[in-house]
Amino acid sequence: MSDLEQEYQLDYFEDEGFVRRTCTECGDHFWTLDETRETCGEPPCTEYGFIDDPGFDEQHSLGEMREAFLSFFEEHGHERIDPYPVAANRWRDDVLLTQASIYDFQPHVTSGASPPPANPLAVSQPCIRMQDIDNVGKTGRHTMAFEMMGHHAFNAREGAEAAYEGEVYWKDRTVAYCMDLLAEKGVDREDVTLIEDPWVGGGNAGPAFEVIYKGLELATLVFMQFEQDEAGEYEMKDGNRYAPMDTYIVDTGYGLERWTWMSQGTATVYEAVYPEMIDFLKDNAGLSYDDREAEIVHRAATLAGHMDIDEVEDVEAARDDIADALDVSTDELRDLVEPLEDIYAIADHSRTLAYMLGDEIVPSNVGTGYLARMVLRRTKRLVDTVGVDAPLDELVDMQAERLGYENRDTIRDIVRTEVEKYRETLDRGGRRVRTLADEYADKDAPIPVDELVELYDSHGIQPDMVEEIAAERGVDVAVPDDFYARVAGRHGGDTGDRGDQRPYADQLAQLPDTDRLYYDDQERMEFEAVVLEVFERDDGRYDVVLDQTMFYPEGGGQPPDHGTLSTDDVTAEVTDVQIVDGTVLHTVDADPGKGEFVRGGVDATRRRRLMCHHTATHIVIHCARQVLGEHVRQAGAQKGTERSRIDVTHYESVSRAQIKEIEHRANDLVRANTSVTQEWPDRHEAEGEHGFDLYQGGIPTGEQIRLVHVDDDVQACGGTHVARTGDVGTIKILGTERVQDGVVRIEFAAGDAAVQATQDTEDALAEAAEVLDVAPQEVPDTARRFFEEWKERGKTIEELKEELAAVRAAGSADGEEVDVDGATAVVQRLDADMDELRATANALVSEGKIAVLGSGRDGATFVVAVPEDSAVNAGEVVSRLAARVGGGGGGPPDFAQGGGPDAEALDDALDDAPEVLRQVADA
RNA sequence: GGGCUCGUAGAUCAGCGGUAGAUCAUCCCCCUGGCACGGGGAAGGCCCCGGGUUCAAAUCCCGGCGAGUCCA
Repeated sequence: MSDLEQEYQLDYFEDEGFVRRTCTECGDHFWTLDETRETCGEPPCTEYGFIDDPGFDEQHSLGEMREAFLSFFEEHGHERIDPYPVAANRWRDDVLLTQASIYDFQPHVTSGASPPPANPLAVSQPCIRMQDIDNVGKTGRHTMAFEMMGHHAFNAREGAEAAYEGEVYWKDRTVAYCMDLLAEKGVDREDVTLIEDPWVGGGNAGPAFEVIYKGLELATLVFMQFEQDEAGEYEMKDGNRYAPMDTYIVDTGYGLERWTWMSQGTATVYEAVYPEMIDFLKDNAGLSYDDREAEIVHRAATLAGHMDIDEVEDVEAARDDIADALDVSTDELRDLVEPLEDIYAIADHSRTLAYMLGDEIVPSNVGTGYLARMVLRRTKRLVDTVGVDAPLDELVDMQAERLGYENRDTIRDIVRTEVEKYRETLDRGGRRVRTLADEYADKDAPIPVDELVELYDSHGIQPDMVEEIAAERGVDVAVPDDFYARVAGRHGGDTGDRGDQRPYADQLAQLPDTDRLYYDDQERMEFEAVVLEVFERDDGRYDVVLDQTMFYPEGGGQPPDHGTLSTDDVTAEVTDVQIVDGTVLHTVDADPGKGEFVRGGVDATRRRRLMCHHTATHIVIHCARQVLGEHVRQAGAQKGTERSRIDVTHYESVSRAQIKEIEHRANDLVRANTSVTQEWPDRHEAEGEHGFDLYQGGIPTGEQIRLVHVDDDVQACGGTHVARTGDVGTIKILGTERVQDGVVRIEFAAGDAAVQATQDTEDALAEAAEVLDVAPQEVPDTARRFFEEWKERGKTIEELKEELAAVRAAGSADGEEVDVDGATAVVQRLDADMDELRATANALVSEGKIAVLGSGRDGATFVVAVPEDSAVNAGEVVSRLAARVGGGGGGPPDFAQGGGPDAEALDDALDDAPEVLRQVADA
C-alpha cells in the first residue's frame, strides 16, 4: 500500500516557496506561503474574515464573476463551452440531476471512450444538490442551486486506448491557475491555504486540494487518476481500494456563488447572489426592521457564519449562543431571523425550479419530475408561511428571466398547474386529518404513530400539518424522532438484479463485431454471410453469429427482424435477433453449421411495417412537441407491426382536440413526402448543434453517433427507417392514456396498419349501429336514450315489486298462516328473486306478521323477517332452514336471509318451518 | 421501476359479508311584509369495470382501469 503524500509534492510549491504544515486544530495537512501559519484556515479552525470586509478588490455580481472566471481561462488557452442541462439523466442513466461540472463528462469522456467537446475547457455548470435542501437559508452559505465553475483537462497515459491522447496539463498548472486567478482578484497569496483532501466519488478517486481564503472554501482541485479496483494499491477514505487508470483528469470546482459572496462581503451568500429578489420578497412579505433590529439580524448572520454550522440542527443549537452574544432573547432572535431565512430559501428554491423547469423537466411522481414537485411544494409552503402574496409562478419566472430561459410561458403554466394540484392535495389531506382527529377526539386518545406514517406515506401529509389540525381539536400527536426512518421502513429495499446472463458470454467476447449491413441499404432484405459460431441454447434452439447481417437486432424500442438463414441443406427460421457488445445473435430453430456459407432473407413485410412505425414514431413525437410544447420528450417507446406506442412527458392530460391536431400535422408531414436521412457526425458536434434532445430514445456511446433526420426533426437513433415520409402512408392515433403523472402514452398505427385500425373502429361502430338498428351517426344519441330508459325501467320495476309485495302480503293468498306463541306467521313459497322476497317480507312485517318466505329460483333462498319485539330470532330461523337445503344464512335478528343449492328440499323445509319457528321462539 | 392508499348521490364522505346511508348542494311546501335563517318533504346510485369465493359481495380475493402519495 502506498499513501498519497508524494502526490501532493508539487514542483510548483517548491518553486514558489510553499511549505507543508499541519493544522494545530484539526491535524489536516496544508500548503501555504506563510511559514508561521498554525491553522488550516477553514472553519472551525479559523473564522470567516470577509464579512463586511470583501476579500477581492472589486465587488462582482453573479454574472460579472462568471465572466471573470471564464475569460481568465479563455485567456489561458481553454475553450469556453456551454453548460449542460441540470437534468443529468439526459445524457447518463446513473444519476438524475447535475451535481458538479465533471458530471458533464461522465462516464464516457472520463473513461476515455468519447472525446471531450474541447480540451482543455472551462464551463460554468448549473447544479442542483437536493441533499442541501434543509440547510438552505439557515446556514448562510448553502444553496440548493448553484453554478460550479470548472476548468478541466483530459489526459491519457502513453499507450492508453482513449479518445484523447497525451497530457494537456496536470497538477502544477492547475494549482498555478488557481493562485493566479485569486491574485488577479486582488488576493494576497500568503492568505491562501491549500488543504490536502483526497477525493472519492462515482468509482473514481484521486488527490485533491481544498483552496481556502479568509475562512471560505473557494475551490476544490481534484486530480482524478484512480478507479476502483480490488487489487489496487491505494486505499482511500471510503475504505475501497483503487488503482491508477489509463486517463488522468483535472477536475476543478469553483463555486460561483462563493466567489461572488467573497467579492461583496455580505452577511450571507444569498444577499450577494440574488439581491433584487430578496428585496422584492422582503418588501412583499412586509418585512421591515428598525435600525436596532437590522443590526441584530446582520450581526446574527455574521456570527452564524463564524460558527461550525453544517446542518440545520447546528443552527438551532447555535441560536442560544448567538442570542447571548447579541444580548437579546432567543425568542426575539428567532422571530427576527426566521422569516428572513424563509425568504432566502424561497429565492434559492425559485432559482432551482427555474433551472429544472427551464431545462424542461416535467413535474411527476417519478424521477426528476418528482424532485421538481418536491421543491415546488416546499417552496409554496415557505411562501405561505412567510406571507409572500405573489403567485409562485411569478417568483419562478423572475429567476427564469434572469437565467435567460425562453420557455417562460410554459414554465409559468406548469407552476400554476402544480400549485393547483398541491392545493387539491392539501384540501384532501386536511379533510382526512380532520375526520381522523375527530375520531381520536371522541376516544380521547392521541393520534398514533401508525396513522401518521400512513398519512404521510400514502397521502403526502406532513406530520406538522397533522399536529396543527389536531391541536385545533385538542388532540395530541406524538411525532417520533425517527419518523422518516419509520416511513423508509415501509419501503423494503430489495432490488433484484436481472440475471439473463448468457452462459457463453466469454466466448462471445472473443468474436469480432458483426458487420451490420442494414444501415447501408435499409431496403435490401437478402444477403450472404459466413457462420462464425453456433451456440446451442437451453430451449433446443441455436444462437448463430455471422460475419455480417441484414437482420436488425432488437433495440431502441424496435423489435427484431424475422426471416430465414439457409444453406443448401438447411433452412432455419430466425425468430429473434439480439445484439451483445457489437455481436449480433440470430436465434434459429436449426443448426446451419459453423463455417457454412448461408443466404439470409429478412421477412420483408414485417420489416417494412416496423420501419413504417419507426419513422412514424419520429413524426408523432415531432408533431406532439409542436402541439403540446417543447417540454415534450420521449419517456419510452415500443414499436410494433400492428400498432406502436410512445410515452411522452407532459404535465396534463391530452385533449381530444390536441390529438386531432397532432394527427393532422403528422399526416401533413407524411404527404409532404420529405426524405428521411441518416448521418454519422461527431457526437460533440451533434450535441452542440442539436442539444441533448437528440437522446430521446437513449444514450449511445462512441465518438460518432447516428442521427436520423425526418423533416426538421433530428434524433439519435439506431433504428431502420423508410426512405421518404410518404412511405409511411397514413398515421392514425388510436388513443392516449395517462401512464403516470406527467407522462402520457400515445398509441398509433402507421401504414396499412393504420387503415386496418380505422376499419376495426368502424366495424365496431357499424355493429353497434346494427344492434341498435339505427344509422352510425345516431349511435351516441340512441345509446344515451337507451341507457336513460334502462335506468327508468329499473326504477319502475322496483316500484312494481313493492306494490306486488304489498298486494301479496294483504291477500296472503297462497301462504300458510300459523300461530307462534300468539303471533301470526306466514310461511309461503314464492319463486321470485331476493328483492321481491325482501319486499314481500317487509310488507308482511308492517302488518305485524312474521314472514317466512322461500324461493326455488336459482337454488333455494329464504327471507325471514319478524316485527319488532318478536320472540323469534330471524337469523336463527334462516340458518336452520338453510341447513336443510345444503347452505347457510344469517343476518340481524329482525331480518335474515339465506339459502342453499338444494332446491328439491325447499318444500320440505318450508313444511317444517312452523315447527322451527316454535322451537326458536321457545329457546 | 417499486411500495402504500383510495374509487359509493352533483360535492364531501360513512357503511367493510345479510333491506345502500349522512351532510352540503338541487327542487317543492311551511314560517316572514320581504330576505337570511329555521321547519317539513322530494328527487338524485351500473356502490369504477371484469372474474372468483359464498346461500348471500358495495363489503373478501385476483385482474384491469382511474385518482393520489411515498421512495429509488
